[in-house]
Amino acid sequence: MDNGSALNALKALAQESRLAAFRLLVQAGESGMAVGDLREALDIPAATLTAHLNILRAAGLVLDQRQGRVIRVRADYSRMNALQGFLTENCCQGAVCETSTLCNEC
Amino acid sequence: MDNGSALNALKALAQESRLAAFRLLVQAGESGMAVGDLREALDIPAATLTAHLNILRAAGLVLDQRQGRVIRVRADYSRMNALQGFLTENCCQGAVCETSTLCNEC
DNA sequence: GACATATTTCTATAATTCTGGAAATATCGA
DNA sequence: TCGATATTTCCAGAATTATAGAAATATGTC
Repeated sequence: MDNGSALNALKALAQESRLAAFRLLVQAGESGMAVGDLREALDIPAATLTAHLNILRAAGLVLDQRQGRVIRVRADYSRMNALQGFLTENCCQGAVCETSTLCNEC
Repeated sequence: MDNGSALNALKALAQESRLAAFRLLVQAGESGMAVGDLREALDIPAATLTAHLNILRAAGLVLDQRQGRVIRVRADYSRMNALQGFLTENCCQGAVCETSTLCNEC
């Protein structure tokens, strides 16, 4: 994942309604949720939700699937994982990391 | 990690200079970097960097340590990992996850 | 104390992002 | 084709965030 993509993903998640939406989709799993159900769960106007979904879509965090009149959206985990990888890239100068305060990943 | 903390951490990382700063600190490891060196690496005015560092500090992503006139900052990995945990919490309705498109974590 | 260096706070402007009504588009069923 | 439902686009005002100069604070050295 490149810097621009990571920044877009973080910007997408860094907003209350979008974070809530993404977490609901993470929890919903593979089948995702209908946009309408998501709207109801979040209790925000449709136009507002669409604007937020467009940002999550552009960031590649959310994928669409139309089923007739209904559009289902689902979280793309591979993108989330790539983001995590980007953030911890080359951590601790390649050293074996300390336990408590720093890096638990490398 | 609670919702508010996660949101703050994401907001803190969702800005170009702050993301770059955080990544440099991740790579610097335990010893962190002097604010002045960070300023030089990022090539932004001191006041601007301080404003950004204050946001990273408030989010708990960056820790301070004064050494005489110099202030060293370092990344707090435990916070990063807590954020990751928050984002993937209860994923996929507890189901065993599919490989490709969805959750690789649960 | 006086001076130099490191970093911060204060403050105001500029830039970006959020919000949601109204109108448009897409799909379905009769 | 028409009417109903689902979702989106358009747009503009409101709210938030970023930026950086100037002044202030903290520490070290002479």
